[in-house]
Amino acid sequence: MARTDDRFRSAYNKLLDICDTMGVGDQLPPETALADRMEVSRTIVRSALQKLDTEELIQWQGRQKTLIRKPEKKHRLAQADNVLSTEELEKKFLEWILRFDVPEGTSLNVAQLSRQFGVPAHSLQEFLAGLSRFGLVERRQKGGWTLLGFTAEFAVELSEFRLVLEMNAVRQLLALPPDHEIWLKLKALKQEHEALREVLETRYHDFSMLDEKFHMTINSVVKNRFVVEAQKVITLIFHYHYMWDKADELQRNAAAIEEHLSWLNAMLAKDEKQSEAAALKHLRTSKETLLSSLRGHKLV
Amino acid sequence: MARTDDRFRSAYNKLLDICDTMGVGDQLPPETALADRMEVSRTIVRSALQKLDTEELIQWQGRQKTLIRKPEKKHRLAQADNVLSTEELEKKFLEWILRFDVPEGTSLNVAQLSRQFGVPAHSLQEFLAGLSRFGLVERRQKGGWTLLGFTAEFAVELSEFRLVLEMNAVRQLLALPPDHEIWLKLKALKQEHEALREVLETRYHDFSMLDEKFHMTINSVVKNRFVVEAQKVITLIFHYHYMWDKADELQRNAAAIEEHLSWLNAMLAKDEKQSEAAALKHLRTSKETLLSSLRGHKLV
DNA sequence: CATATTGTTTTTAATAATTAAATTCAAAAC
DNA sequence: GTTTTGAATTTAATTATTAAAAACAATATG
Repeated sequence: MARTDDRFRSAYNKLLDICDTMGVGDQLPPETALADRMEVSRTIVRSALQKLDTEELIQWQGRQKTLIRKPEKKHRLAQADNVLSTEELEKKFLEWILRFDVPEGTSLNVAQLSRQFGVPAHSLQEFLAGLSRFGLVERRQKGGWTLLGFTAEFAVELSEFRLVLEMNAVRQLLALPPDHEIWLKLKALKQEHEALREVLETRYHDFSMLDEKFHMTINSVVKNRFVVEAQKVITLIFHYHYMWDKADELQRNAAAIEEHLSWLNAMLAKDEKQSEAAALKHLRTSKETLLSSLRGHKLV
Repeated sequence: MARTDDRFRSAYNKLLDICDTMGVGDQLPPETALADRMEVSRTIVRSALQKLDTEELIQWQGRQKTLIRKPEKKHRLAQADNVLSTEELEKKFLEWILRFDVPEGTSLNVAQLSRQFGVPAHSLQEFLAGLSRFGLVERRQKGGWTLLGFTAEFAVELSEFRLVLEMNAVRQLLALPPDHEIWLKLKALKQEHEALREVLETRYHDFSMLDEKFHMTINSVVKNRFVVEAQKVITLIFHYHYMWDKADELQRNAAAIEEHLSWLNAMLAKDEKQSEAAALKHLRTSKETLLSSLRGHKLV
């Protein structure tokens, strides 16, 4: 079979659900209405109706689509277990690179990776093409792809890019009016940080989530598709690095909380100079952390 | 035929070139050496050698690969006219969008576009996957792609992103030591601008090139793969817009030259405040130009 | 005997072919 | 005249096929 009839199967099952809400003898809606409702083409609707007719669940003649009897469980078609979404693939891929320290220059094997991640080779191809726009992979002359790698250089550049974007976010944030929702969010963040600080000894694992929330809140004031896309990748990579670097986690997180709090206080006080200084300090610490985790990792 | 033997053909011709540099009776280098030299696999080298043997250009027996006679023009294999590179495809694609004002939400037809641009559907697929990372296109549920479009919103966001990146470049540039090559480049740029100003009435078309050179020089101080990638797209889009927007070109370019010159002078004087102010002023003018050209275009 | 080189097999990737699904166009029913 | 259906055409996801790469084994050479 050339392409899967997955779409047909899910549509057919949806159609059974629709029949289920109707009474015996009722008329099914027109094909176009069904197509709209189920978000598929009329072609699928028609083949599904055909099958309903064959199964003698409806009687179909021209515009008459009469429900003869209610569908039962046995009528449902088996669905292929849904494949990974792009986001899930992205996560799996980065996790793999970071967990196994896949070195720079490794040639990426689409056939093997698609088996490994359980996605069609086609999807992987597309995914890698996307990553190449971020300079993480590169097309090889002889076909296939090369991992340009998560080197120290990459980390530095990523951190610096993050710094540029986030400093810009801070400047934009401080220009927002006092009744903007951001100020309430910042206050709430401050409280969350203080709360976590109290119980950090036992719950220091929770910081990773809070860290992400913190940075995402600040960045949320920038409404720009390029910035948003770039930040997605930045967040992912920082996130996964924190996951693998468990050394001195308590101490690191304690320091980070203090840095976040100074930053938050400066912004709440609308002190531009101090906000920028606090931001700079924290972002530089993050960069160092990322770099050292990379070094530690490479030595294992 | 499943895949083209283009690689074989070009390798075979290269091998003819190599034979041409040798004398009759000489020995060809080992397969591995040839593969390295021609940047193909040994498989291709061997099939090429096979053909040379069949054509009675060499006598091949184990390690003996003796040149019997010099290859002639008739021996060369016809090459498929080379397809577009990614950069060329990118240019063609943007040109198409801007020239025909392809509206937001247009569904992009890979089959048709691949015919239109003369590239394999495969390449186009990959290209679109890359663009989706910049939020220019999006995958549709029912398959295929949607153009998210070159709307005013897009232009604003692109301009603002450009502003963020270029202001950062200015700050980094000003921190460079006096013996850095950038200062000489800036001086040269200043002269070029002054020269063009003198003859602008007749040569105002030349400004587009100079503009690109100017921005690229400033951005060149930022060594960051993310910034570089982002800037590629920015440059392309600004470039193509200038191409189509011919209204008031002389006047616009005259104004832009003055803005560039104030900016250059401020940087050469290493005046941080004034450099940033001049940069801001010019980048905002650019944004307005882009926006108004978009409006003018849409009204046609 | 160690290494360089070749011969052979296996695996991978690019493209054509195939089939599901979407879209378009024409005809029929209301 | 509009809505709905029927049929034909086009498109896109996936498989199959072939070119090329890579891996492995065998052999020749110094």
